[in-house]
Amino acid sequence: MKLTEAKAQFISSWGAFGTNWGINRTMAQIHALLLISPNPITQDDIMEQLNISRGNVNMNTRELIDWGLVDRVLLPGERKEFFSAEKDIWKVSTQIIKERKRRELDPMLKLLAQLEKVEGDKKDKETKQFIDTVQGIKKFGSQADKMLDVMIKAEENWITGTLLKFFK
Amino acid sequence: MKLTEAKAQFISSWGAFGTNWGINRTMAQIHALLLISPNPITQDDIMEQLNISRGNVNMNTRELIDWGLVDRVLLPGERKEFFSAEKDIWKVSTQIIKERKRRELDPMLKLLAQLEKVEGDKKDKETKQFIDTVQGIKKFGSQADKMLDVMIKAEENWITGTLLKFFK
DNA sequence: AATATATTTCAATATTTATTGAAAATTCAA
DNA sequence: TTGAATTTTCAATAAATATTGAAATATATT
Repeated sequence: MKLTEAKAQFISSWGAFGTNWGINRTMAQIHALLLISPNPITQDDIMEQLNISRGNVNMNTRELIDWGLVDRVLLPGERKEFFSAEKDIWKVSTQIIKERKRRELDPMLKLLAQLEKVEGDKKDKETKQFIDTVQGIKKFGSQADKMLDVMIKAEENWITGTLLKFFK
Repeated sequence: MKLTEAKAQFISSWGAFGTNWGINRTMAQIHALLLISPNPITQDDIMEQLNISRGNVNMNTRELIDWGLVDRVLLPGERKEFFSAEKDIWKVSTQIIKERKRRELDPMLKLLAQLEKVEGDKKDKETKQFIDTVQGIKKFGSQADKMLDVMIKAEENWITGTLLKFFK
């Protein structure tokens, strides 16, 4: 396979993959493009390569910056802004975990803690099942939360170097 | 908080949560409703409780069954079908992991293995960055794959019982 | 300060995705 | 069988989400 074709394939698949995870197609594609670009590139480069509008590039690069996955780069002597993605996949992953934890898991656990305190008699079947479900999810969520904290702090080779060996 | 309000809150949040993960709102809400229902319930029950059409219930329950999260239940003497969700959150999670792995991670790894073999000289900066990126993701993906296999086979108390203690 | 260049915003529009509901198919009971 | 009850399908429609593009704003250059 030729490089041009492989690149197109990668960008397109990464975009499709992203949509399965609640990430908008274009944002994932821009990320993919930046991941395989050895040097920082401009808005216009992205517009041209992905055939999308300036506004779209602007919104989605901002979003990627918010997620801590992309940086604005100012090159000396250049008028335009450039964009560059973190290339280390381990760092990319821990960053995504960190953000999703903060944006979703933490608020969910807070809500479950509220719902757990629902009024009512545990002898009532409906009430019991509700409380059991909420507590079950909360317990699982807290455990996942702790595990993810460990992962975020861990070294790149944590999984292979330590975890998997431990389970051999 | 009253049970009725708490239930509504739970269903609605679970739906919103799902959309962040590429799961359609209604499917997540039906799942939530089934999780807190002590007994199996019918299409009509779901239609009524969530205020949605029969077709919608039908499609989304089928999807939940496909994911292995919900079962059709036939009650003796009853004409209608009933639905019931797996209540054990650990089982629910491992089932979701298993399915997403099969549907997304495995094909992605297969694709990356293809892209890795791209024609071209590694001395070319563009080619090198492409290969490095693809290999990086593939390596990370395979490790994640192995870790998830361990999780799927593990016991409910794996995280707290073993993993977290190990990292104390 | 005027001009050129670059970036951001956001209402309008297009696209994608979800939902409805009624017809068709299936299942069960008499 | 026949007919009633139930489930499924899917074209039409609605709702949600993403994208455009041009005007407004900001930034740099002369």
